[in-house]
Amino acid sequence: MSEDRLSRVFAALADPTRRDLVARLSSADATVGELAAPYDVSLQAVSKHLKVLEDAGLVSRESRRAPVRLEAEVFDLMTKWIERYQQQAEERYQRLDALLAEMQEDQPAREEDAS
Amino acid sequence: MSEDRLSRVFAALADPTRRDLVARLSSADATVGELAAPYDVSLQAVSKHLKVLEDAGLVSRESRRAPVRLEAEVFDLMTKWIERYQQQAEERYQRLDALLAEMQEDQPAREEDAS
DNA sequence: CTCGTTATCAACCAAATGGTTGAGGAGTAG
DNA sequence: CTACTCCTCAACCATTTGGTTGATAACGAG
Repeated sequence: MSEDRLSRVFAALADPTRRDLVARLSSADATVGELAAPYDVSLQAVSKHLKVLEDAGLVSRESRRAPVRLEAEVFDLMTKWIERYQQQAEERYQRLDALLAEMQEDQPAREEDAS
Repeated sequence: MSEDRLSRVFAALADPTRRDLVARLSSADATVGELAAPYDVSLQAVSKHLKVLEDAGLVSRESRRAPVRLEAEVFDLMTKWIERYQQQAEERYQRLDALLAEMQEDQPAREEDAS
């Protein structure tokens, strides 16, 4: 139950219904009832989904019946995490490419091993 | 089992051990055994984690005992998803700010309603 | 105050998840 | 061929997850 923030964020977004809720909330705030309407699951199920999103800090509300609002700041958290490893991985590929290029210059054409 | 790509990616990254594997793979490829060494869970457990990452397209291998490699392209998929809603949400906030500013200009000071 | 409406809580259930141990498959070395 | 090492598969188990229904809390309108 006491997992770290990123885990909760990623776990929250792993569910298609919850991603759809986020998508809809990005264009307009909405109440729980409004949010639940399009889906063919119970209101309670959607309420649970919203609790998951709320625990992850992806949405918030001022009071129970107030419209749910998307918290855009969380996206920064994810973006930062992603960018760190993406960048690192890309740099590695570039170094690898450079290394391969260098090796090919040393041995311009090789077939089996030459004496 | 046949969920969409993004769901698998987010679900894969929801686990701290798997995020750590991704972090380590971003600096160097490694075999299953090497990857498993630092954790106090069984090799089989790590093998399962790698399968989850593989199914999500986050890592790949040429053969069973070959080193595991991070697939950097997946990050683009996530980044695109995030950016779409982040952008949309931020635009909404800007419009809201503008609207509030406009309203304050119309009624510079208001207390109850004036006749 | 009472009545509807809106949302949450509680208990329950099936399926998925993350872990275990034990057995087996596939290379590599001798 | 045999043996060892590396990894996966299979079966099992506890916990979590996403759904259900029923009861209940909180609020606005009459």
